Amino acid sequence: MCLWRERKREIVKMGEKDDGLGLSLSLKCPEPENPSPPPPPPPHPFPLNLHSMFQHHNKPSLIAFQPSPEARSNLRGFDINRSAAECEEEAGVSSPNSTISSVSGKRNEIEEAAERGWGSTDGGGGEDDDDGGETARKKLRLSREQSAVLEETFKEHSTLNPKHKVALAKQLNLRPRQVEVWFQNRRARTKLKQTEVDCEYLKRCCENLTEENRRLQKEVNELRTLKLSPQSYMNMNPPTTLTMCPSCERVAVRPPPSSAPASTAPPATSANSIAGHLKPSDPQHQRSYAHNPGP
DNA sequence: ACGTTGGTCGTGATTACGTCA
DNA sequence: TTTGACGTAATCACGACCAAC
Repeated sequence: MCLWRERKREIVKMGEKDDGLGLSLSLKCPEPENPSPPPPPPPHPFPLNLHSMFQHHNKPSLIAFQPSPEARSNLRGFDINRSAAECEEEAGVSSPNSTISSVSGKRNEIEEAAERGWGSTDGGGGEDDDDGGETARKKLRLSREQSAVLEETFKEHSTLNPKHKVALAKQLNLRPRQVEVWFQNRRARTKLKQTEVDCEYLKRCCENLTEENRRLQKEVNELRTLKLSPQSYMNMNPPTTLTMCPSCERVAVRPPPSSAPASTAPPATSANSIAGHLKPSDPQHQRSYAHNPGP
């Protein structure tokens, strides 16, 4: 399950820069013109629509959460660290060790070893060379098959009940504690990646909103300039957008009565509009503004 | 071309702490 | 109130990979 690194290599090859977070996120900005709303908060803390996220580079994408044929985990060694204290947890689940940690380095050798069947934790009868009585922990590497099963299980349920945990451990020839730890780490790292993806998405949204705000400010300034120029202002078309009643915040059914001749109807500044506004209870007001049922 | 080395990253494991029945 | 199980967050430790030399 090293596809993050694989993906990073791809990105580097494509000339893209790493995000500096040590993450191989393939984040592309959503369409600026039509920013889709942020993903709704998932019912589950870990929205695991990861397969689909992977396949679309125009979406915030988690790089990999699934083992793939390219995953090198199948090529790597596999140690099992077992202390006497840990063994008490096994309760009948034997996990004989087969370690190939000594073959680190030459990749071809590792590949050959993997093809010869190394790196598996099947009870192949490898002798315990983990510590020879020491309790120093060694880092194990789950086999591709084990990772695949764990991934599949995780896709179904990100948490395990004790019975399922023991069954899974037995199936994978692991200790229940190992399965438990794997799920803990998986949840944590999935959440972390999702957080980073969300963060990136929100950053994009913020940029878009900033840009829109800048544009609207510019528009406001232009309108103010027009307003200061009476000649231009008189020739303006009546507003075609909806008008909201400032007192009751209802939307006007029709544009304000500004169709009167300019010579007789002074420009209805916002101050005039508010000052001369009819009470909401006034029938004329009710004709002008849609009366939605209040909250 | 090949070996060494330091940095980076993925990931298994541990520890501390919070929550809840 | 106490306790044990279980969760998350932070961190450590190890091994693989890669680029620079």
